Amino acid sequence: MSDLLERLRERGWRLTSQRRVVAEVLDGEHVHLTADEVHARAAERLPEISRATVYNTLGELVTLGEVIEVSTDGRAKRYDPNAHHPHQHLVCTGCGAIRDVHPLGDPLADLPAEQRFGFAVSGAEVTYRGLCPACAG
Amino acid sequence: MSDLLERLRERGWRLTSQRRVVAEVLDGEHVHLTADEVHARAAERLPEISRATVYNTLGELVTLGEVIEVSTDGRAKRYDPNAHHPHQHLVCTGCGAIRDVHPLGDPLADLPAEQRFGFAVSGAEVTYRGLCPACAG
DNA sequence: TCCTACGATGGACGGAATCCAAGTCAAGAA
DNA sequence: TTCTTGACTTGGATTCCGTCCATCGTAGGA
Repeated sequence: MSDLLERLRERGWRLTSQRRVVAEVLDGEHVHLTADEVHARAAERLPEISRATVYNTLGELVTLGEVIEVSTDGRAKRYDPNAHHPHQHLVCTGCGAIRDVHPLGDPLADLPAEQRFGFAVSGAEVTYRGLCPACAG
Repeated sequence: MSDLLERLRERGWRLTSQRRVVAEVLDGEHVHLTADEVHARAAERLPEISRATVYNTLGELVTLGEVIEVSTDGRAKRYDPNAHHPHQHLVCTGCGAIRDVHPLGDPLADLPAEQRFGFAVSGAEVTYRGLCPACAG
């Protein structure tokens, strides 16, 4: 966490209280929060923080590669602070719960050159779907 | 195509001109259209078709498994008529262009039991990302 | 041909995210 | 320490995407 703030300062970030609080919220809970949830938790510590600032800060963290944007359904994007540990996501088709998972192998290796159509392929995201134990009842 | 209309009729669909036009638009171009693009193309043939009807029909086609809903960015969902041929997607990080691709192997096989956390995993979607030849310039 | 339940309509509505002009403040300069 | 300035924040308006709903229309069976 202090690592994150350090890295941000090194990249020329102005360390405002708003940015600090957003970064702390993300670091505090390794879950997948929506922008509004981040805003709500941030507002507990800094009541007047605006939604626009939360969106701005999240966007900057994504650009810097410190946070990953996840959109597993058509609804609000979620923000995953676990950006430095490659992983994929397992999503419950019932309740929408998300778990980080670590599949074997590298999905990129499964895409042969003739299936790349000249693209400079740089990454792959895998979303596994299924019913979680709670929803399977 | 006529196959599709046949299948729909067999499932008790009332064959309205609106549904016919939407189905024909999807079948006509094997690209990944947004709902608004489907509406625009449908309106060329049936000017008074409403957006609500296009959304309804697309939703029904998805439920019936005739069309797949794809959301590769946080923007509008896209509709993929190629539902009967399993495939994944390759998305240009520059212009957003989408290609169907066929990777080797089965992503489900790469998720070991201890990484399933009790979920009844039923499927996996893979999104490859990279710059397309045009955007790479 | 007539009936009627299913489907279409379009305008209002809602959630998510972005935009913008005005105000504020972090942090380097003096 | 204070000053200065451009980067940052604010919140309300706006856009985009999609859904809802009351009303109207019509496909297709009787």
